[in-house]
Amino acid sequence: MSNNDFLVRRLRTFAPLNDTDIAAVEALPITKRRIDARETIVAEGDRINACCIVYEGFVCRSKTTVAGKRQILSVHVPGDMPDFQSLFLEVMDYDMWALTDCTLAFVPHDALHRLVRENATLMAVLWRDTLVDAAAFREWIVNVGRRPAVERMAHLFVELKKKLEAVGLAPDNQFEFPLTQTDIADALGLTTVHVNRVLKLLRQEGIIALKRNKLSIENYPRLVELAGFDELYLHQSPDR
Amino acid sequence: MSNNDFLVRRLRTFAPLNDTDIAAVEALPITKRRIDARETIVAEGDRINACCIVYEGFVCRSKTTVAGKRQILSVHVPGDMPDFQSLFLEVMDYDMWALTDCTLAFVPHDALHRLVRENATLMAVLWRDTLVDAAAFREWIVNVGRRPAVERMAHLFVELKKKLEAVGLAPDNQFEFPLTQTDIADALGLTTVHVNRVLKLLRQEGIIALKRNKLSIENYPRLVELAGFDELYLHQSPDR
DNA sequence: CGGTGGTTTGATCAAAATCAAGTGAGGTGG
DNA sequence: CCACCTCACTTGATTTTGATCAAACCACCG
Repeated sequence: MSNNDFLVRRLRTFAPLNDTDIAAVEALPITKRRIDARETIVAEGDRINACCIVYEGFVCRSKTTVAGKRQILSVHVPGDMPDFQSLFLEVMDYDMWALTDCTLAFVPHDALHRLVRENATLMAVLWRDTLVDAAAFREWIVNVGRRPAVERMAHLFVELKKKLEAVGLAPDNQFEFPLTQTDIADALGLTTVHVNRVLKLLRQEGIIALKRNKLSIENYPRLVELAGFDELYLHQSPDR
Repeated sequence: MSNNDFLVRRLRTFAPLNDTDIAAVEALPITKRRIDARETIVAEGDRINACCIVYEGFVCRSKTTVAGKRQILSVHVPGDMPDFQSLFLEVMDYDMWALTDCTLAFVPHDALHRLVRENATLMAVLWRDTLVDAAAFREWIVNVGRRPAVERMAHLFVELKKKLEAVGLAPDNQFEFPLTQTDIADALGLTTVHVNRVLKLLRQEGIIALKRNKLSIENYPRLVELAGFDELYLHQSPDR
């Protein structure tokens, strides 16, 4: 019963791991650290020497334009490795910060470099993970570029629901939703005021309820329909 | 003087390759194929068994929403590997098609799988390439989500200029720009009509000229300033 | 109990979309 | 070689979506 159990579990959802693979993952030196809500974990321009895995809580990534406008790029749930690309990209091109109080597990780059050189299965699994990450960005572009505000928000809700579901954190249609309305705005490329109005509409239609960082989806089929959600891009099943 | 020279040159921009590495790349079995402008190379939902490298011409990737709206995700220039992620993602989650007549080099997945298992340097270089690809998506999200139309278009122009420059295809401030106004609209999340007006404005200000798929940047500093362009995300230098 | 974020609402404005109608250039077939 | 067809581009008029500005309100917290 290793400390790295949660990581093994996550990686297994992508591909079968044998005993050697599991042993290799369990041998990884990880350090857990508590992070406060809103704390910056890494900032654009940083050079870092460890990757993190979300163990508990929510994390997100964002960039800020020269004009000072923030855009959220992704929201991460336990099991995600939101800065794995730092393994081969020397400088961070975005900020990563905690949406809630959370626990992160840090794995030094050199240990990971060794791992992916020595174990082809884990190389493939981890590489794949970074590619799934990229697939999510593609859908995020579509969302922000081509869907009207209501649909856009619906899409965000469904995406998060699917991701949480996959790690057992949204068994019913209710889950923790740690974004403020300002955060939602920054994720969707809208203003806070407009987010507030769209939210009001979704509530009035009886599609969702959102209170105190708790989102309940009251009419899931309708929400999925609104979002025009196609889960292909999540690549959640190993053969997709 | 191998057929795969262009690929070696490209990969070298990321990291120094030794003779073994170069030999390994040169041994890759590649097949070149001509593709017509507007032809679909791979479609969403496809399962493919080879990656392609753009040898000549322009290629782009896009997705289409359930509502039928198209969003262009990236534009690719010679040297790019726009579907390298198919190596580990079984199903394509986007369409890839030719903007111009072009020549693509195809490399079978199994040869690449072998290569990245046997050669750690090339694994790192190729993995990195897929991560740079993801970094471009992040900036694309910011562009579509948080920049007004004029700035947004300026950013697209500068990005393409930088990418072409890097492969020696835009030595001065003039280069082939193969997107129609409808394509630009789909890249920027705007309508064709609005693109036309923004273009008019940029022309009137003497910042660019665009005629017959030929873009000339008349006032580069101004364009860069408008775009709020920060090239960090391109990760073009090996230590960034 | 006052301060501080986050949320809500109203009024107004602006950017971009939509609708509608040409123009213009290249390509093809009679 | 011209007529016409198609596709890209252009422009005007109007509407819509979402932004901006401004002011409360509310809940939690120290």
